[in-house]
Amino acid sequence: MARPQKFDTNTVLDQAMAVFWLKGYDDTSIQDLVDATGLNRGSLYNAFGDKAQLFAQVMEHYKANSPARQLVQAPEGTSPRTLIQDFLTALVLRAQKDPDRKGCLITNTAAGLYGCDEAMNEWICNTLETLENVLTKVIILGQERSEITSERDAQTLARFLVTTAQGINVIASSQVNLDHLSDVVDQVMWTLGDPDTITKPKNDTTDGNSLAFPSDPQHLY
Amino acid sequence: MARPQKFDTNTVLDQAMAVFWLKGYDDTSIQDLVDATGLNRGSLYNAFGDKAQLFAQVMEHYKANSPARQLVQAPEGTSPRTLIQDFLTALVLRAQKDPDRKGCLITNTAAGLYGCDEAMNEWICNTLETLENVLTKVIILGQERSEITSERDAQTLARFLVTTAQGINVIASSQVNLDHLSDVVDQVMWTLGDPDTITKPKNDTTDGNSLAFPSDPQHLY
DNA sequence: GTTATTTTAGAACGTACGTACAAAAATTTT
DNA sequence: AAAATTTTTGTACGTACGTTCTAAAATAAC
Repeated sequence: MARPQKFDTNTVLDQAMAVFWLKGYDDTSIQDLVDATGLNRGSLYNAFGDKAQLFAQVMEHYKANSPARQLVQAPEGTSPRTLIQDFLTALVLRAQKDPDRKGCLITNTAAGLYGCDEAMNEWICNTLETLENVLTKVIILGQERSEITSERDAQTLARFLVTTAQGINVIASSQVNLDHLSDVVDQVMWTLGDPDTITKPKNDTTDGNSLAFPSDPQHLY
Repeated sequence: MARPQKFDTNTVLDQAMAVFWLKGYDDTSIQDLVDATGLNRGSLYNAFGDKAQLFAQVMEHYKANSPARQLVQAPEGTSPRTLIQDFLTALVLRAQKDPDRKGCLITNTAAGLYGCDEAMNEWICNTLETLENVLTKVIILGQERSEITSERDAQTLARFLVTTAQGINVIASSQVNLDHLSDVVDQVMWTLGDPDTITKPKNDTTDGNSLAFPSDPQHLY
């Protein structure tokens, strides 16, 4: 009983995302979005609300297709250590393949957000915390399987990885030689422990698999 | 033979920096800068050029007073390991003390810069590369003094530290619980090696101090 | 004290932006 | 086929921005 939409919502979000990602929120005009999507101004406002609301939907769309997704959507038996390496490598490969050096839309927004939009800030915090929680679970599994060092607390390692990922994305946004990032991923994986030597110290005295990491890890500094 | 400036350039740059840092380049209007500095529009343009030129001078002013400065201005005998720890800790303390969660102006600009301003992009790359070079030197010194592990290439560790610092600044910009950042610094310092155990493997066969790190470090992954 | 020169002051300009509105087109249901 | 409803289309509006320009004020040199 009504005229149906001519456009596909996901396609339009993809097109809008491309613009926001390339130019940033402030430098993207409604006209840019009209040109990129092929929709009319009125159609855009009717379907997605104002600029901030559209951006929020674009962010959700971005997150749903971001490299972090593979952390939660990986097949059951995947090695935790490989999962982490693939995640970081995905960030680097994306950066190296992108001639526009757009970095990560979420990272860019987190760094460029200046307290004005409180709702978006909260969304970003939730996203970062979710990533931390997912990584914590993966690390605990990796520690149980002796793929990741148990000398360090899993949550500490997770926070470290979240921070490193943000740093990688910042470097990706700049024009610095991106070959550096492979070194960074190497270094981060090295930090998680040498898989060949992790097993040895764990099987000496007690059952290392029942408790993944010491309940009270000593901080060295 | 001419009327002298009524204002102090450094003070004005400080005031302009505060606005740019808080609101970001795009969201800062000339009127904001006029209000913050107390200068008239004409005086601003006369003294600093247009908005982009003023911002470039603000960035230089920021860099000259940034936490990274202590890396190059530290007294001669300072422990390299302490130098790095103090640098990272300074980023965290600044973040924890800042109710506005402004993060780092350079990081925010690097992440928010969208290819439009080529000169600024180049400036940021130079800044990041300089930081990497300084850190490399510090790390080499730390390796020579057995304060930092020699199992990893110094430049790799430097790139890793640069990336981590950027990540810390991104987290600082968000509203995430900043206690996490102390964990991250702990983890990063742990990555540089346990100072109590570094000395032992180095003094076994050859003179470990003449060559700081193996010329061809093996990558583990 | 006069002159030269620079800063200050405020207004004005042109542009670009986000948003709202009203008429036309289109399609499913009755 | 007609009616009802939503999308589409294009325009128009008000605002805010970066920049420029002209006149006035102020000070150092002569």
